[in-house]
Amino acid sequence: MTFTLATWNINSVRLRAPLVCKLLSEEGPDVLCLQECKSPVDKIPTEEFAALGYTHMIARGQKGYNGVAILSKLPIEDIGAHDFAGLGHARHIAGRLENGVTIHNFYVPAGGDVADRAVNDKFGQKLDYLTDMRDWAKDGGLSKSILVGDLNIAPREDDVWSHKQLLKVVSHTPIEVAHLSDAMEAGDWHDVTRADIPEGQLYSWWSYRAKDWDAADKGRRLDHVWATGDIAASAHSSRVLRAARGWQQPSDHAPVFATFDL
DNA sequence: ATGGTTGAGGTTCAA
Repeated sequence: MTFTLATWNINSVRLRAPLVCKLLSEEGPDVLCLQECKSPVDKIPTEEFAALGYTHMIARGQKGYNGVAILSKLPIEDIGAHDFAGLGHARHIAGRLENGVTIHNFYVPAGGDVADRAVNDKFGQKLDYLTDMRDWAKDGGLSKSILVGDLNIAPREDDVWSHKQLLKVVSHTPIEVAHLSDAMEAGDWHDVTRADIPEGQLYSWWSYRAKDWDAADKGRRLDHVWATGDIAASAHSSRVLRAARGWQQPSDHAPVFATFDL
């Protein structure tokens, strides 16, 4: 069975419901994982998605901030959400498909502006969140699992427009990269996107603040698709739908796709 | 601890 999944930080699912519908109808992934829905679950426009065949949704939400959802053509069972680092935020949801594959959808804290937990609580919370992800993965004995989401870290030198200029910028600091790497190793997670696209600059986010995001191309790869070894061992392919960053009233993130031969 | 822009939900915070 071929299975296609996409992950997209939508930055308000209500404002951008038309863009979600555009993606679903033009690309037709089996599953779409959304982050930063910024909406209570009961205010997500599920009927619009159901009309396109996405009749299943599991989600966690809160008013104004955070929020994660999984839209699916296939039945998906809600298997719960973890409150990593005890923040009380809607940043994780997990679901299981009927073929036994588990999907974890994450929205890791952005971490504020200053990369020093002594003066910036948000940076400390981000590191704690990642440490908690590491311990959870280590204790979980994870298998047949896919982890996606806005992890708010661009780990590789070629995941950012300038490694040197971003070394002290939150999202690309060595301490964040080390924490992400620890979480990855603890869960036997494999970076599916970079296994499929090993060479060259690759981004999934471009700031709203650039005058011309496309021309400047000062992007970062903040959005990820990981899989446990059993799934990563089967055939897969990946792409970033960069064009979506140029759609009308866009999210600042582009969707990342992965297709698996399960 | 700049400036630039965006969204939600209220006159600011988070990203």
